[in-house]
Amino acid sequence: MQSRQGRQDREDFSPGVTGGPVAAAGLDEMTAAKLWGNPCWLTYRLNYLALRYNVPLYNWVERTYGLSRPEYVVIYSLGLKDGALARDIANSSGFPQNTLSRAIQKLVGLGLIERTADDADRRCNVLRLTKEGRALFEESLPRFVDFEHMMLEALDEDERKTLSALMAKLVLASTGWPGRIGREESSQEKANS
Amino acid sequence: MQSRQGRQDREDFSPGVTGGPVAAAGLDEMTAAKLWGNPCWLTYRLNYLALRYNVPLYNWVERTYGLSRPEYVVIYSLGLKDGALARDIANSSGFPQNTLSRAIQKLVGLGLIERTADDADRRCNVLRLTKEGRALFEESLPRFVDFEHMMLEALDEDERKTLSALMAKLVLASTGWPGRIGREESSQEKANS
DNA sequence: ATCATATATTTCCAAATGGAACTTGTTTAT
DNA sequence: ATAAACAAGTTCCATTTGGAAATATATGAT
Repeated sequence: MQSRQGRQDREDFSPGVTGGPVAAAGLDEMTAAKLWGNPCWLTYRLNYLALRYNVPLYNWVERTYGLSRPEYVVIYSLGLKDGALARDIANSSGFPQNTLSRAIQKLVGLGLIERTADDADRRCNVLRLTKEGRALFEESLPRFVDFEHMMLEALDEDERKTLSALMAKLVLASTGWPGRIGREESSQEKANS
Repeated sequence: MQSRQGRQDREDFSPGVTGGPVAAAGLDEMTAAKLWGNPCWLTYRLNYLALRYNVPLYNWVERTYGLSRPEYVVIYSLGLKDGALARDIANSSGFPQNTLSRAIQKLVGLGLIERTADDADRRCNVLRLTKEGRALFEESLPRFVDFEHMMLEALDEDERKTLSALMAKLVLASTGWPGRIGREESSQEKANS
């Protein structure tokens, strides 16, 4: 019973996934190839799932509050940990400092956060949500939580615990991963416009 | 034995993760808050892990080949599934069509891919790697695979299978998730520039 | 004390980005 | 058969982005 349905003559790189989903319902062939025929199955699925979350939610934030993704990330970050520095938000979010600097300026102007110089170290600006900023955080948070709960509906409670634990293991190991890869030149020409 | 170490008076949102990693070695307080004190534990960990992979690798691609992320994504996509359309790459990668259109033009100019009109449907341009393009793909792929393997070193073989299966479940369920969230206005003012 | 080094943040600016309009070609409805 | 609707891809252009330099402050070495 050979399927012709786009199945590749390629080893299956997905450990623990039986053949079933290859002829995936609702997924185009290239997405299927990236999901099931990709030696980097983990990182593609990470990016894919992150995207399926980020796009609708940050789009909703933009339409609802007129805030860009980095701007909302500042709000969310302070919602979880108030009184932090721009640097902390940069490190934990991956947005560059200058992008966050602009976001912070705009949020201060909107009265959603306040920025006070730290007297102990005058380079540092301590950031806090204002009452309005916290109201926005608390109003918007349920959308994010609900969407995540919807994503997790596919798993039962045990599976959620297992997934949480496995991802936590990866995150804890991540402090040992390089933030940059060695800089030697390749045999290919460097091809710039 | 109460720790003062930045632990919040906040419920622990991470199912299946014991208290240990809260005082996480090598993670700053805000990252720890986002990882262990975040109601959206899944999606933050997805984004966090994706970032720890994307940043060093696409940075390496840029330095080594002078290709931007969307440009390399085209190469990688065709490496996995040759003879696809720009649309397929857009759908499977999340990059907008126009960004990919420019990337494709540059890659054609560099001789790394070729673009031929489909006679059956003349709107469509079938994309294929050239010999040089495939060489670049095959030379660069091991970097990506090696990095992913390094990420997975934290897990044993059973755990990898479990993680793969759980993420596959989420991906298969994702066809039912909305790509956009309802557009009603909020009680907050719309705060633009 | 002084100077080099490191850090937090901001500013500058060339380049990338992406929404929207446009072009070309195909499908569907009447 | 014709027109509306749809789809792939490109172009336009105002905005965003992020690397690098600049600024201000702090730390460490001599």
